[in-house]
Parts: sequence; C-alpha cells; structure tokens
Amino acid sequence: MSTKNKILDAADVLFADKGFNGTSLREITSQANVNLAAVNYHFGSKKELIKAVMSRYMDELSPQLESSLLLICQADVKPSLHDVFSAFIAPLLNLNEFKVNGTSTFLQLLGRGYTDSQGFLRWFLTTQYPNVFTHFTKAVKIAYPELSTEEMFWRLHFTMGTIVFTMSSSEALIDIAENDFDNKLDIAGVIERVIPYVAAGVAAPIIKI
Amino acid sequence: MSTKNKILDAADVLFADKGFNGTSLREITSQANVNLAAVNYHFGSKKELIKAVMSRYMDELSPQLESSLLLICQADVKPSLHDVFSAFIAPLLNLNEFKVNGTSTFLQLLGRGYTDSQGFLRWFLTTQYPNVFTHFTKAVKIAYPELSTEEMFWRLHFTMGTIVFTMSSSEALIDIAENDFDNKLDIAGVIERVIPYVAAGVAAPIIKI
DNA sequence: AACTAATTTAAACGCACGTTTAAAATAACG
DNA sequence: CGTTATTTTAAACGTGCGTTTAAATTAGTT
Repeated sequence: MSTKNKILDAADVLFADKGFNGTSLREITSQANVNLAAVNYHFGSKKELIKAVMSRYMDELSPQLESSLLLICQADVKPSLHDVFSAFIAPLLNLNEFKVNGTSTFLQLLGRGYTDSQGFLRWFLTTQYPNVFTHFTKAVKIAYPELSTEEMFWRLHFTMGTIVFTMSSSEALIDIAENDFDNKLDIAGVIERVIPYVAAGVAAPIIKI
Repeated sequence: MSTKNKILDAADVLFADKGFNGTSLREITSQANVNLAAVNYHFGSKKELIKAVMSRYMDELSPQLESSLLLICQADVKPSLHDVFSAFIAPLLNLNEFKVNGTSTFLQLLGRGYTDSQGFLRWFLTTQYPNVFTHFTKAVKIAYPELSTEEMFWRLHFTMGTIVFTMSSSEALIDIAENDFDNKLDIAGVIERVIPYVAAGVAAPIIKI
C-alpha cells in the first residue's frame, strides 16, 4: 500500500476517535508506520490532510447519495419523510465495503468536523458538495410541502445535530446499551432507530408564533 | 470582583466559543486581566477549572430543573412530552439572569463537554448531578409509558444530541437564519423551535424489529 | 550503468502549551 | 506596628506540537 493511503487509513480512525485537534501527526505517522515528515511531503499540511480524509469519503458517498435522493424525488408516489431519510441508509452502509467500519468512522468524522475547527469543515462540505444538500431539501420539500423554508432550515439542522452527535458517540452508546439491555446493536441498528426519530421530528406540527 | 470569578467569567465564554482543548490558559488569563499563574494557584489545574466552570452553572441550574420536573411528575393531569421538555425552558432561561448570555453559554459548554475531552464531562455530570437524569426519565415515562426503557435510552440520547449540537453552533445558525430569512432569533426562539422537534422525535411510533 | 527525479529518513527548528518556582506585593490580625 | 498568611507577579521549565531541512535512499529513464 502506498504511503499516502497508509496515512489516510490511520488518520481517519484517529481523527474520528479523538478529533482533529486531539490527534497529532506523530500519532498518525507512527500508527501508519511511516515517517513523520511524510504527511507534509504528501499532503502539504495537517489541514490539507484533514480535507483529504473527508474528500476520500465524500467522493465515494456523494454520487450514491445524490442518485438515491434523486430517485426519491422522481418517484411516482409521493414519498414520506421516512422514505427520504431512508434514502441515506444504503449509501452510508456501503461505506463499510469501501473501508472497514467506514460508516461509523465517516459519521464520527462528520461530527468532529462540525464541532472541532470552528466550522471550517461545514464550509468545506457545503461548498464542495452542494448537490447533496439541494437534492435533500428538494426531497423534504416534496414529502412535506407545508413546511416553510425557514422551518425546514431549522429542522434539518436539528436533524444534522442528532445524527452527528449520536454517531460521534455511537461506540460508547452501543456499549452502554449492550450492558444495560443485553442488546448488541451495530451501526445499522443505530441508524434504524434514529430514522423514525428524525423523521418524526421534521414532521412535527408547524408551530405558530 | 475576585480573581477567581474574573477567571471563571472569562473562561466560560472562551470555552463555549472555542472548546476546552482549543482555549489556552494564556487566552483566559489575559482576557480576565489576571496573571497566568492565577489559574493554577486558585484552581490547581486546567481540568479543575473546567469542572469549576461547569459546576457554577450546574449548581444554579440543577435545583430548578429538578423541582420543575418534579412538578410535572406530580401534576394531576398526565403531561405530554411537550410539557416535559417545556419544563426545561424556564430553568434554562433563568441562567440569563445568573450571567449575561448564560443560557447559550451553558448550552454551548454542554456541547463542548460531550465532544471534547473524550467523555470525561459526561461522567462528571451524570455522577455529580444524577437526580436531573432520573427525574427526567421518570417524567418521560409518565408522558409516554408505552416506550420501553431501551427505546427511551436511545431517544433521549438522540434528544441530547439535537440540543447539544444545535446550541454548540447556535450563534452561527442564528446568523445564517437572519441573513437568509430576515428573522433574527434569540436563544429563546431557538429553544421554542427545537422543543416541538424533540418532543415529536421521542413520541415517534415504536419501531418493530 | 549513469543520471535524474521522487521518496524516505533523522534531526532540528521555532512556537505555544500547562505547570512550577521563588520573590514581591498585599491583606489579615494580634 | 510587626508578623504572619495570602495573593500576585515575572520568569522559567519541560513537553509536545506542526513544520522544515538536507542528506540518504529508492525508483524511473535513457
């Protein structure tokens, strides 16, 4: 395997686990069994490495996500919100074939990116992969046309928060649930449980001010 | 004002804004106009300062929260989930009288505590302030008795994620919403919008496996 | 084989961090 | 007032960080 990929494979696991600020290049390079200077040689800087880690996942995910959402939009029967959110399942779980534990690693990275580094990753995602967002809001608009754009804005951000936060700490939550309820969930099980929740949240009756 | 309080007042704003790891003691002490060594003299270490910052808020909040939730549990009419979550509003907004921008600062701190520092703050809160959690789950159980303990566990963590993540980035979201929709929300406005969302999420139909 | 380009390596750089020290300044008190 | 305790101060300590350097090694090309 190339040095570049060895670095990426070590970096995304460590980034997901300990955050971008919380992971040093020395940890990454020693985990990857490459020289410390290799990161700056191949990627230029730590910031560019972070971008490369995210891009590797997003380049795999976003085409699948776009076509999955497009299919929902073009269906003959009006989709429910549950249908819209379910459109994320297959593309997300496919990341597990792209890389071992790819799904949970990516979702954890997403969570880190939103809270670490003061929103620079949010800018990166929305500017580099805008189609995912437009297709998604279009699909939600079809499923729940009464929802105003502003209310949709807020509820989609609430949803993002639910997903991202849950997945950031999914390993800990899965462990707790196993201990307390003797029910060992995997990442697909967590996704199955969160979708009714967010679908119901977005579908909540419209508030009056 | 005492040096100790000057430090706490500077620290909580900076911690909320840039995270625990992202804020240095030099930033805090220069913002507070005190000597660098004052933190270690008065608090012992940075970790203890973080605990003190959180304790100051929790000691103010948790009694109000407990009695507010207890009131819900002991009411004659069965409360709705919306009622349960609304029990948080007054205690949270009262933090604004405790300190300027206290509500949003505290909620941002909560979000930081969950994602920074690998869950040590979660341990701190659940062990130091367990009554808040038990009263809350009791209230939810009354409002939605059909929900199994395990499903409640998951949905409450989804809810925690929604709140914490939203409030971590509430300032940015409020700015975006103002630009895009000419509608300037304050923190109370965000809370008003998130409660129907989380109440509907927790109230979602029970999934079958 | 000889030369060039790409990569890897070990070492060091400068910087910012949390913490500690010991002296100076202030407060408390008999 | 004099003495003791408390607090503040400036300076330094050791550590770990991202990055850079220049030499050593490897790969590619003619």
